[in-house]
Amino acid sequence: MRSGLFLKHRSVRDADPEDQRAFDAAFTETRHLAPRQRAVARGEPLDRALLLLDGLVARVMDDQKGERQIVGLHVPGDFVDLHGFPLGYIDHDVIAMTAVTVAMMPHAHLRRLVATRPALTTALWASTLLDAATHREWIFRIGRLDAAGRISHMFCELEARLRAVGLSDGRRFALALSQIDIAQACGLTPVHVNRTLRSLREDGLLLFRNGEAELLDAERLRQIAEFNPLYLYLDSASLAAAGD
Amino acid sequence: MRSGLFLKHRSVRDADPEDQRAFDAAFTETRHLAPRQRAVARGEPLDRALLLLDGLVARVMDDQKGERQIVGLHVPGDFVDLHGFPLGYIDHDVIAMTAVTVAMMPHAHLRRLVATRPALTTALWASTLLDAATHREWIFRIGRLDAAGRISHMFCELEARLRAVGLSDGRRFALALSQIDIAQACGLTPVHVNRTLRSLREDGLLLFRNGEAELLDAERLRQIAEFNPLYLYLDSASLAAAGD
DNA sequence: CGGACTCTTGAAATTATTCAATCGGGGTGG
DNA sequence: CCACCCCGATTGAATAATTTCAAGAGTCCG
Repeated sequence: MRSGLFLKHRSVRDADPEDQRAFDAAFTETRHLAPRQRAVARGEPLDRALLLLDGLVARVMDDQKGERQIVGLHVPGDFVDLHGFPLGYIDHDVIAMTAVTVAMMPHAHLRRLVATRPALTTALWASTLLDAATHREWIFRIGRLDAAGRISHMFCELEARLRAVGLSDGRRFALALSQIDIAQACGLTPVHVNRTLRSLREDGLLLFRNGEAELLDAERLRQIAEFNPLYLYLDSASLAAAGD
Repeated sequence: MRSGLFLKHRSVRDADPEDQRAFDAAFTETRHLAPRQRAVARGEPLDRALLLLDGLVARVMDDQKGERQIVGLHVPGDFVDLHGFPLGYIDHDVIAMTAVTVAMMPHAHLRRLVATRPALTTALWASTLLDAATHREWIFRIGRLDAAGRISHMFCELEARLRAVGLSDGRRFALALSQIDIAQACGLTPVHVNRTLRSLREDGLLLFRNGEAELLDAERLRQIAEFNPLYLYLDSASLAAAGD
């Protein structure tokens, strides 16, 4: 079980080995999803939570004209619908952006953990609050940054989060998203994303092509993005590496 | 103690009277803050959570040029920094927008509740996830709506939330915010907020003046805001009233 | 090979920002 | 008590950022 990715390199990780065992034991089956397949539907009553083991997943909200806003992105080690445990359902759709593997934890098991393992409960709770912190940062990103800043910020964040789970070397990483996806996440049009990516590339800041990203000048990129990884609640070692 | 406002008219409220008593007993003192006073500083280690009893509070993030993005607004009955309990600190500032009264719950008491009261723990957890759901809706608001839509959405949301705690009659409500505050919440400039408010007023949709808001045509307002209160997790009675 | 989808670029239109100036109310010091 | 000052609200004009519309090129897949 790759559940060891959960809260990996996050400062709020639960260190108790007993809790770790109880956590691992609470998963039942593993499931695979195809790219663009919906994992969770908005409003649907939920009885299990999904931990992402492999692939990329997005939280999405569609407007009346069918235009989509991506309101969250998830990397391996993230629960994608744990919010549905205390709330009963979630208010948005969750879809696989790539081929995806998830592990299932029934709400019944979660209830048992909450009733018996306070430290683990707090860690699970904290993991959902990392989502909230990331949402806040996205509000800042979209509300206060221009196109170059938003896109830079998105890549800085994904690099840091992927690195925390061993999926980036600090410079290059696989990222199977289209420019359309980036537009939907950054509140921009695909056309403008395209132009802005070209400009970032020509300025020697960022390369994004064929599902692979490379931070050519991470320092300047973080500057444009006003990126400060405090909101990721990384452990001290990772925080230093994130260049804060 | 007005802690009865907590999760009032929300579907995730904890109904157990024992839990209610334990909840009320976990508060210590009550404190008052002046308008614009900072309640919680970003990164500061926290040892208590604050429940807002009276007034308006904002979660804010400032960019490098000192421009401010409001990433959350809170009404009475909301915890304003409960995220700091599982996380240890919060990643943003919390400031009073008006004169404010808060009740303090020490983290030590919260730890005891988490260790002994699973249903209450889940309700506290859920309350922080309502914040996350609201954050997501704000991402959608700023990412996909134009100025009129953003502002309309903000007023629809505040009306619904204030009504849930008895501070709106469904049409008029006190809202001690400036146009500058609205701009900082909606990712717009104050000038453009002013023009857009004028246009909404001239179209007979929304009146906002002297700290008082009135939804002149709630139906059309919800339409241009694409407002759907599902994300507020209101109880069924309130949801019907919110016009969904 | 055809079709669907993404990427790319140009040009025009629109939305929002910036700069600048005025107005008005509330509070303060003389 | 009143002139003055500060801040928010308001409006106009110019500018900048982003979107929209349109079209062509590249790529993958059946």
